[in-house]
Amino acid sequence: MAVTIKQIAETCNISRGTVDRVLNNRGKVKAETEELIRSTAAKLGYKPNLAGKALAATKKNYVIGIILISEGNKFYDDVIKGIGQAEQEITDYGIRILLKTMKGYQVEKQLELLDEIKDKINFLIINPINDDRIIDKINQFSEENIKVITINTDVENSARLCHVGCDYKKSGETACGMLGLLTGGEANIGIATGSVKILGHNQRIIGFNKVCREKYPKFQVTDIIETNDDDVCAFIETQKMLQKYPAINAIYIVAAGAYGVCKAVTEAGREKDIIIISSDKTPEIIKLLREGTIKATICQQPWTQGYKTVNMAFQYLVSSVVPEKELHIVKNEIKILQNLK
Amino acid sequence: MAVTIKQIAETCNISRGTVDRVLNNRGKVKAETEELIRSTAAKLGYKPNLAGKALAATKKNYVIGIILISEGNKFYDDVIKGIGQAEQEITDYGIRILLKTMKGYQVEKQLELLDEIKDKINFLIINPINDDRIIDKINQFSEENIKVITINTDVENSARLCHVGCDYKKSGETACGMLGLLTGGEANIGIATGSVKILGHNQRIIGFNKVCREKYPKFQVTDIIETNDDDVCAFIETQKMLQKYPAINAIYIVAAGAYGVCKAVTEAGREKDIIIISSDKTPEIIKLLREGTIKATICQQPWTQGYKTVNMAFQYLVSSVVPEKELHIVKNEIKILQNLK
DNA sequence: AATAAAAAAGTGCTCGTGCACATAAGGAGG
DNA sequence: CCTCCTTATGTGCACGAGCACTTTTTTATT
Repeated sequence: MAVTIKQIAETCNISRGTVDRVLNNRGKVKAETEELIRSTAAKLGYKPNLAGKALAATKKNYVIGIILISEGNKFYDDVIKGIGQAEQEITDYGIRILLKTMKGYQVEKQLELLDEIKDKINFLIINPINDDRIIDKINQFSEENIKVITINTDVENSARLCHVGCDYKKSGETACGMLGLLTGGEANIGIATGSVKILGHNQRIIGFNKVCREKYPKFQVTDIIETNDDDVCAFIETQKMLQKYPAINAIYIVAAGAYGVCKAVTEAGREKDIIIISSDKTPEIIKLLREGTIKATICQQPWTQGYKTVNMAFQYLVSSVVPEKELHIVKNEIKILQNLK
Repeated sequence: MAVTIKQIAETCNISRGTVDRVLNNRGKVKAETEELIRSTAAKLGYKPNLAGKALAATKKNYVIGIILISEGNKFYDDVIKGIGQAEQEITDYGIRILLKTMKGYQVEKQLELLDEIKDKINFLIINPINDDRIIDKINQFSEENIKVITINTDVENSARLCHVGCDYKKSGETACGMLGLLTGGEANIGIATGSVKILGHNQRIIGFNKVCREKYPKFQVTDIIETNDDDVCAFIETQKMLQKYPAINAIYIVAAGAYGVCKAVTEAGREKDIIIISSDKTPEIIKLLREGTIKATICQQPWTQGYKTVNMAFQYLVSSVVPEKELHIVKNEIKILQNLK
């Protein structure tokens, strides 16, 4: 039989209200009474009943605001599906979601969206652009009691509660480990990244190089090209790379542009002798896996990222559960043709 | 603003009680009234508030009983961790868990446990032995309104609500696909299974063979040995196999006994030229991955199996959500050294 | 038409928490 | 000793659903 506030009140010979004030740190309680209540709560092993909390919370009509730079980026499709699942579950508790999407890293646009939803929401989930004005805005929200969680991209030096995302470095490590297994530990490698300016891309390369160094001394990274997350650019750059370095027999695709890279490889008639490994699981990449052009891809649980983040917001609003600052890093998953679904 | 029973009652000019009776199929309502209520509920988009339901349910002191054949089987360690996480969450709603474990496939023992917990529980999660007496017992529980979900092993022809487990066939397919990538599609393969009598083991082999046939015509399965899920036995049988078929250069470990298999391979000095792939992620297998003896392992989300199952029981008890009969099959995950954690 | 029985509909309390408001106790100043 | 003010504590209702119990309406029987 679970312990309730009423039971604590009775064992202390005191009213529910006072116990409630102590347990929710709402002050106005004599020091010794507080001490008594805290100790008996601990002794009886009090755990608040979430149903009660959630029911009381319905009065408040909470809304969780979400801003994603997701337009034109297939990766976010699954993130949004995860958000949708969580939404279904939390609307059962009377909490709603307000999702705004945008395209590209435009600071002005993101600031605009932030201003637009500010007075409509009680919590913010954002895929932030790393810019001082955005950081200021996050801090401002936080001070006005709209707490913030960042998703997929982070701004560490802000007042966000925590960050939910992936360990890009580990992702690169896994990619290299997988390539090690696929090649027998000997390969001449080309890396196709989106842009060397983007943190996540760099981190993946750092992880990749780490495993190269420590585990596969016969791996040689011959060239790194920038695709600008664009297939046309990826195609041209890959063509150049293959011409310049015909010895390359393995490619690690760090970000978008997989189709362009693969097209260049296929047109050069080298799809049989170049082993390609990629990131994420977009429809495009699934197709390339089916065709056998890409051998494996490293995913970062996009669905789980969306689902977990909304759930954390819910927990915060309903039961003031403050998430740990770290530890919300999703696993990296290896996908091959046979376990796509 | 979410729709409540009260709102439906008001728009119909009728009392809450009647609406409640209709929505919970408790009868004693005139046909036309029922029709009116159902249509307005649909029109307004009524979704019951879970917090309210859960709060009302606390009165009932629900207990979920769990019986697992987990002793001495490391696979279940993570299943139990998942159960533990779900337990933490649902005790917040005043629902408790009663876990009983047993060792080995002893029908008598399992029947005993079932009788022992029967009058203490409101829901049963069981890892059943495929035996008629167990099926009868499950049906009996179900009739007496203690609904049942099977986990990891199933008894299809019983009155269980659903089964949570993995797709063993898909697991075998993934293993074969991975081996295809690791060997370049050409290999002489030995399979080490637990017992040909166990359904899950067979299914994995069937899936493995399917991909062999369809995708890797140069794969040849030369031998299948039975380890009895025992390392000593696995060691001896593997030794025999390697002596008899020295051409074998790949091994698929279907079930337990990985340590024994690997020991035989290592002692024969063949760990460099035999590629081993295994199932599950026990501490023993992690060690073998670290040492490089095993190249990859195919897991079946044990944590998720435990977590999800308890959650489904919770949903059933609190909001009468009957799970779909199928569709509770966890994904199979490829793990290599670099993405173990 | 009167009465009993059955069917249908309505009422009020419970679950645990949160919070506004009401009340009580204690202390300072006149 | 009374008033005023501060601090401490108690009370009652709300949240949404469930269910026992009561009341009203309808139907059947004489």
